[in-house]
Amino acid sequence: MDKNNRSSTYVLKQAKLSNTKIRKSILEFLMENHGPFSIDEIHKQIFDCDYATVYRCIKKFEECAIVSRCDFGDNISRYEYKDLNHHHHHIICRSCHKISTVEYCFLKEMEKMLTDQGYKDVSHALEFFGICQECQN
Amino acid sequence: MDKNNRSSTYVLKQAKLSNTKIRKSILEFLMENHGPFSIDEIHKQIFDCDYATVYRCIKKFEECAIVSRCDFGDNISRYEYKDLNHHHHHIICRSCHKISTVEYCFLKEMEKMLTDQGYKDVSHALEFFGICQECQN
DNA sequence: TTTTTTGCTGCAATTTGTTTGCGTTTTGTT
DNA sequence: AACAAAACGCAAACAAATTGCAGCAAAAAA
Repeated sequence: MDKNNRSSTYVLKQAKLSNTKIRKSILEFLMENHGPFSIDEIHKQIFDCDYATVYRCIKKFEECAIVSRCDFGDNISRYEYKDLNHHHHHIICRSCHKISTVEYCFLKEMEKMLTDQGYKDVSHALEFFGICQECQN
Repeated sequence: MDKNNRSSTYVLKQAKLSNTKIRKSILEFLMENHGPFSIDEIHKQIFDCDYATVYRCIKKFEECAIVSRCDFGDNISRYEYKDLNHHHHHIICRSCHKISTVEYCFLKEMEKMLTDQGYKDVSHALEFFGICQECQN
């Protein structure tokens, strides 16, 4: 367990999920790499693991709020580790599909308005789309 | 053409799309009804029209920025008419999946930051998730 | 209007992303 | 170590989305 209590094993235990080899691998991959990844990309990284297992693991992770799902409009679900200390969004180039992170976020205020209206456990998903500088040439 | 130049025919012409019976029907349905609709829901509304055609029309509409795509996390794409005079977002109940609109939006400022960084044609997609009051009982 | 061209549509088949059932293996617990 | 509960691999099933093609309707040209 690392000095920040942020090892994959710790996170799994915290979420009351059993600590299997594959879950550990998937979670480690997601924790060590930033971008959101498709099921396909995750599957490529994990040695000797079935697609169904990737789907099942990611679904569990999502239920436990360990990872969050991103939709970039291409009918491919992507997932990333939900680092609570590092809330951010994405900006995706409509041309090359490069993904960068958007660090700032004004949405906490909006969420507050919604809880004031009576909603509970409010969260949000936000993606930006644009044409990046390289693609403009 | 209505007094606001917002008839389906006008919008199609504006977008340089040919004005077929089906496209007109789909667009009219989307313009007259608020919520985002799945391909299935749209298909049900259009008389004597193939699924493939709905997909193709909606894809065209999306390319021309007439409609925008929403992702509510259930792997079903939903689409709604992009009324430029009525920019808004959604709040979806995680329990009953009821969709309400969120009228306010602070994101124009964020988009501006991104264009200042060099991105072009920036847009965004934002959904909120929460448990609505009815579901809390 | 008539002709020509362009592009939309229906149908059926296909591709692709995701889920499920089931027998076997692994994990956590006593 | 023994056992129950849960996870895994495999293959089949499912559902959303896409594609090829022949026929047809809409737009442009004559």
